[in-house]
Amino acid sequence: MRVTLRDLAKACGVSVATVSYVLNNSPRHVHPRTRERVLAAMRELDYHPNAVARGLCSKRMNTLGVVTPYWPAPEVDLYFATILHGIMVTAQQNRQCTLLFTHGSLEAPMDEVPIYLDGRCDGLLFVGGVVDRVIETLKRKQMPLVAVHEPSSDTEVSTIDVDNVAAAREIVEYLVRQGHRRIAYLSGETTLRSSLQRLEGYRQALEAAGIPYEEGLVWPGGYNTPSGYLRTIEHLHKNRRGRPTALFCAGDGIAIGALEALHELGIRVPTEMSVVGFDDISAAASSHPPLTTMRQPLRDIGSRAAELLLEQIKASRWLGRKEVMPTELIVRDSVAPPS
Amino acid sequence: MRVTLRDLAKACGVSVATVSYVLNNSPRHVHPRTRERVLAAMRELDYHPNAVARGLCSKRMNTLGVVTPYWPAPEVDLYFATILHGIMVTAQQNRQCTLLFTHGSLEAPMDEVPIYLDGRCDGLLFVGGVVDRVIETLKRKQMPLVAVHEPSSDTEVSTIDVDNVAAAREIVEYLVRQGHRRIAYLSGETTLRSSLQRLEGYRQALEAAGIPYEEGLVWPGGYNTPSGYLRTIEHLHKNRRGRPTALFCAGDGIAIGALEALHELGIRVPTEMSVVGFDDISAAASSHPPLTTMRQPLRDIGSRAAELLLEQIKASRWLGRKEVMPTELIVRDSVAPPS
DNA sequence: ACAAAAAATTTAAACGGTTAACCTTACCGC
DNA sequence: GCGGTAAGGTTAACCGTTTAAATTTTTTGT
Repeated sequence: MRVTLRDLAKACGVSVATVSYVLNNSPRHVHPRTRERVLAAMRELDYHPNAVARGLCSKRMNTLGVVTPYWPAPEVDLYFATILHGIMVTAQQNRQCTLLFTHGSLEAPMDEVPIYLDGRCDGLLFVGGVVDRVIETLKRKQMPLVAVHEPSSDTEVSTIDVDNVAAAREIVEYLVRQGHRRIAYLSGETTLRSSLQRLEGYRQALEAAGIPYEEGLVWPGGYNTPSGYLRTIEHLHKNRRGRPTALFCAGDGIAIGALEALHELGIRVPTEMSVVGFDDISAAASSHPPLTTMRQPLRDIGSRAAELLLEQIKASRWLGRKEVMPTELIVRDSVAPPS
Repeated sequence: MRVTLRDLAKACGVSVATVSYVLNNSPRHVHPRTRERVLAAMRELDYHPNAVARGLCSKRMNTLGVVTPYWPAPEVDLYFATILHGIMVTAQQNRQCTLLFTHGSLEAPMDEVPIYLDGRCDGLLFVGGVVDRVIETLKRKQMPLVAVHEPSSDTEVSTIDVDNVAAAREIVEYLVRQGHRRIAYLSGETTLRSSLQRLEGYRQALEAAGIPYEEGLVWPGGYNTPSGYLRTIEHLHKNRRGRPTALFCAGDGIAIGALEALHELGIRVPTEMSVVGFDDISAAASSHPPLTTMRQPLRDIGSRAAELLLEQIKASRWLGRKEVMPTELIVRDSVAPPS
């Protein structure tokens, strides 16, 4: 049925070891004549080495696991898809496979530790929403991992992220410079630290500008378009009094929902209401109007995360790298001075 | 270091076989007392069974491979993401892992057969762009596979698709009923059969309506937003004479690019130009104006594809299922009678 | 021509599980 | 007392590779 090393060995009249050495281009000396014979037999018999058996011996499957709670919720998929793109490009360059795990929800616990430790991947990339308890378990086994976009207080955990506080401060300062003083914050899930850190940046910017922080201008919710839509409707359709002049959305998905809602409410953007997002997913450029947002280099973040992981796999221990990627304010047409 | 069955066996004073039977809840009789002792030891020693070793014995890795040329090009990712969602949900329900392969381009050949046959996955889902030569190779090994959205003439290959000809005919007939007689077709990659089949439907509809087919109204290109944008600019910015009154785009990505171009050219949709897409990716509902399109049940297609694959894996042979999923015309605001 | 060194190849023990086949006991009916 | 059967457990081969160590063959130096 399946062609194995043994079959090849028999066909060539050599031992399996020799075939294996040829297969791996091992530094061991194999006579060129023998090598040729073996290679010919491989072609002849249409041999495909078994990665599972190899993995068992070498304890390397050349596979990176990607774990995310989001996927594949269409609301946020451009965010995740872009990161995954970066991951996969780097993975493939390094001849690694990519194994995808998801929980379909930001709420669901990522408790399926067994599968993370069953040897099928050499390391894990957590994209958002890592649970500390899981980290703890994986640490005990020194399972290589990198937490993307979810900072960990543990100094031994490798993480990659942007400076959310500074970036949020910067974008809110930009709004303030445009003359806004009543700015609402549409948060992401409060279980995610990114959302809290962006809130912190928002507060810092307000404080620096001498604008009092108002509880009522923080609209909690999730990082998705429907949530942005609903929150905007809810807070704006009633009274006009106390209405903000600008919306700072914790993610572009939220902002896109907000834009839809504003359109429906007949509130014009940016003349009557300014809107800013965060991430610069590809949909942000083609929204109406095009969205001013804080760009994260999502693709690079994915690539770099994969590199960090590979580094740890090679070192076979946790290295506790803390990588901070740059952000960039992308000015489009969704912000104007308040009327 | 790593806890193995042997360690457990030693700890409990039983043989590895017994431990294995307990682990697998085997029908073999194991004394409840022994079972308890073993289970306790598993917890105690924090044992995690090694999936790779298991895979080697059982020749089942409980892993589905997803192969796609697209991924993760942001232009088309909503299409692929949605299918992948369907796949993953079904995979996880059946306790299967999902392994992702990509080639990043519709042009690149999917020649890496070795990796498909190295035992790390039990079956393959090809999403778009299967190369016949690859199929041929995989057939020889009876590697279970399902081709999504890429019909194969081989009756033994399982495929899942929509009736592209009928669906294209339907949407073009709809345009004709609105009064359009000059309808351009913005194709997808001509290497993809879906694009050719949609062209066929377009021709049939024209013929049925007694409208002559014009070579010059078929604008070739790829299934992505930039391509839709560029083609629209190119064909419309020059002369107004001979201009179509409606654009039939082979995919929503193309249509979204066309909408952007029309906006830039100052051509109003739908009053001056009607636009229809195909697929109904989630972005289609929030384009400006919202896009009239032919919905494919992408999520269901993914789910069903996974089911077909699992069925074949169980049967351990090719079943040659040909599944056709329904389409549905979604009328939004991008079509109006020609002025 | 012969020992020593270098090259080519083989042997055999892993890697961490599964599972068919076999071995003990213990219990049952007659 | 004896054959039969079922429960509980063990032995050992096997899955398809890798790789250190041993062995054989060839080459080289003198």
